[in-house]
Amino acid sequence: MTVSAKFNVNRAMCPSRLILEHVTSRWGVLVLATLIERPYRFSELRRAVDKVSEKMLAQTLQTLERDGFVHRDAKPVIPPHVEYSLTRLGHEAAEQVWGLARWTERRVPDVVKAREAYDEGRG
Amino acid sequence: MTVSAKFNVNRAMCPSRLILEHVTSRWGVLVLATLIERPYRFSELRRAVDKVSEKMLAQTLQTLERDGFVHRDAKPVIPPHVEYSLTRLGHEAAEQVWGLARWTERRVPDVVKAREAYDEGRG
DNA sequence: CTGAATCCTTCAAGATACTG
DNA sequence: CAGTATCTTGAAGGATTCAG
Repeated sequence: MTVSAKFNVNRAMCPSRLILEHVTSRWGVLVLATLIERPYRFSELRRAVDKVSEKMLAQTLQTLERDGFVHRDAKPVIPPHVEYSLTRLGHEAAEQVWGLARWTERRVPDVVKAREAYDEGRG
Repeated sequence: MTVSAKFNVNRAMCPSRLILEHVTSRWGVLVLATLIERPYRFSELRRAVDKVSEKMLAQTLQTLERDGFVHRDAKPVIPPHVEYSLTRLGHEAAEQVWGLARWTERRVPDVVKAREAYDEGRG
């Protein structure tokens, strides 16, 4: 599989938009948020991030690693031991999206009310 | 079409996650960013937001309106004249995502370098 | 002008099974 | 343990057409 296929750089899109998609993706947000706390191993992350599949976790981690947000430390032992941690850049990214996530959470009640009002006029 | 089908509230997902998807969606970001400046008419928005289809613009606007971020003012004239503007909540949302977008843009060079380094070790 | 309705293509998520 | 390979399907997005 080519790099461009693997990381979908084909879709014509400004670079920042692509980065934004990576850090705000379903699993990207959760992985970044989890790793703020401390480094995690692969299976640890699987358990920490509710119901993420192996495939999606691996994919998300690879994307974040390639973007320079996550550092992958594979210790040459048997059985394999791989630790994931945030880089400095990744920590910045995590704080940004986490800030947005917290704002969103604060505003959930407002949005819910708005939706009820909106749906009222439709049925 | 049911409301739940129209606004995909089916997928089990925490509410804040859904809101996050709306405001960070491909077109959501651009629409919010555009409306920060001033109110826009539908066709004006189409021209302002590069290459958005009618369908996606209408869909995005409806979602944002339902969430209480965008106000829709349809003037009862012929031909139709509809203006879209940000609510107070929408303005807050726009500032949040715009902040994230600007951070992302600032870090594009770092990410590009990280990607090059990453791809180097693969070929 | 501002949409709604329909069809169609593509693509990403998820499940499953397998490997070093 | 930490992934990869393959397959299937649902959903998102685009193009087009029609309507008030």
